[in-house]
Amino acid sequence: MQLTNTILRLFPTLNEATGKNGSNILDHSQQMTIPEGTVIFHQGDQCLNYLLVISGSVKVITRAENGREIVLYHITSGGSCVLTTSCLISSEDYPAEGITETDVVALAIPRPIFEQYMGESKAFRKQVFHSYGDRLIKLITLVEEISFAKLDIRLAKYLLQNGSVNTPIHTTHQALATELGSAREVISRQLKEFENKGWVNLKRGKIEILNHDALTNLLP
Amino acid sequence: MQLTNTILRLFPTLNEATGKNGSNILDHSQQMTIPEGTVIFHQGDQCLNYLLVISGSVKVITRAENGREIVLYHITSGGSCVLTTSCLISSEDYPAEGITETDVVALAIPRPIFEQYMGESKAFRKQVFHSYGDRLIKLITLVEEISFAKLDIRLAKYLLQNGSVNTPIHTTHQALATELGSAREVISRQLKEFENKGWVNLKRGKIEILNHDALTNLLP
DNA sequence: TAAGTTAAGTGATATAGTCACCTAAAATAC
DNA sequence: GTATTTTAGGTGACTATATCACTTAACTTA
Repeated sequence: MQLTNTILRLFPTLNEATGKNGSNILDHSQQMTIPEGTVIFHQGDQCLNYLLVISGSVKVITRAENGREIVLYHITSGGSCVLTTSCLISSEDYPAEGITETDVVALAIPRPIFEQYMGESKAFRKQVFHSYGDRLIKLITLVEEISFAKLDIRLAKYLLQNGSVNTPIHTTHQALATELGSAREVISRQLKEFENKGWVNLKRGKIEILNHDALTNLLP
Repeated sequence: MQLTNTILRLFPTLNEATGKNGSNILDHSQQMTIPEGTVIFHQGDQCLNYLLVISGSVKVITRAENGREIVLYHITSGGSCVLTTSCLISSEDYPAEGITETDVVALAIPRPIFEQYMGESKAFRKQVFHSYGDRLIKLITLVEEISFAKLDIRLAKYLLQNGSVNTPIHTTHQALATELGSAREVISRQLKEFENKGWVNLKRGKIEILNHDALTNLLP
């Protein structure tokens, strides 16, 4: 089956994720399609499945009382949601919220199956742990960036990672502020500065990169 | 043995952490004492053991190029070092550094034993996972605080958590800055403001809380 | 006691976040 | 199609935090 091949390409260890009776974990998990903009979990939720993202993207954010948000990380093709896993294990409440940024195809592994294979398959354990380590490192890197890096540099980095001279970025200043944990006004001013220097071109909902090198020179 | 009792009180699940042959994980792990100020791992290290802290405290920090530091979290009695675990599994480099803040007694579980019991003992898995979830939640909370909370509030919170009217806090402004991811001068000024309001009393290396209620009222 | 070291204080300046409000573009209602 | 509403973006004034360069004070050690 085509989908199974895709899954195995994304999660190669699942091929070896077989239990005592020789059955594969894929036989017990369910594929699902989630439309863009769906909140797949939020602060205070319980969770019933371990999710592997096959295609699309999920953003995990945390929110302050005053409404300000920051993106903790994105889960894209080949990633899994360790926050739900964390709750699968410790049954604690989520300190964050997950929202699909695009239509997402995911594989849902029910809690009992998850626990069974965690015991029976070394390959599956490896996959889950790797995922955890990944998130920890991403979060630590985020803490570093928020604490130490200047905003113009972080913004330039984002622009370079998400667009190029011929592929403009379709986003709003507010979304950028959330992505970088800043405020809209600050992003607007910084972008305006880039525009004044001739590095970008700003349209409503769109940012065109004009001078790739200048932005690159900003990075450390 | 007294120590084993202490360990089992701190890590109750280890009691059930028995392998296929009935032997307990404690039989294969080694107790060690680490003096204060020891760097137990740093950025770019490999790691060979899973560490459980029996007594004392380890701080995990990350450092910017310009030398500024921030404390990611502390590992105290009953905690374990998931960053080393993460490396045990994924063999990636540490994005952080661990330093003992006091003399530390720890239990070191060698990598092969760790992996063996992860497969064989559900209780041990649960313990390790709980530890992971804990750190993730701590890190997410840290991101929230750095991004959204004001410094006076974070400082007041720290003071209240680490001292009281009759138990002064022995620390430097620099250490506080690292703890809160800020700069020494900023902490000094904020503390001076608290002092001017009569809430604290500042001595070199010591902070006395004078007005517990006023500090508490600052918190949300 | 003198010299060295570490902790803390200070003023000037730069960067970032907040608040209140405004204008412009796009979407929708009529 | 025009009017209304919604959403994106702009702006000034102000506050909070960070940085830099330097000073002063307290403790430590020779």
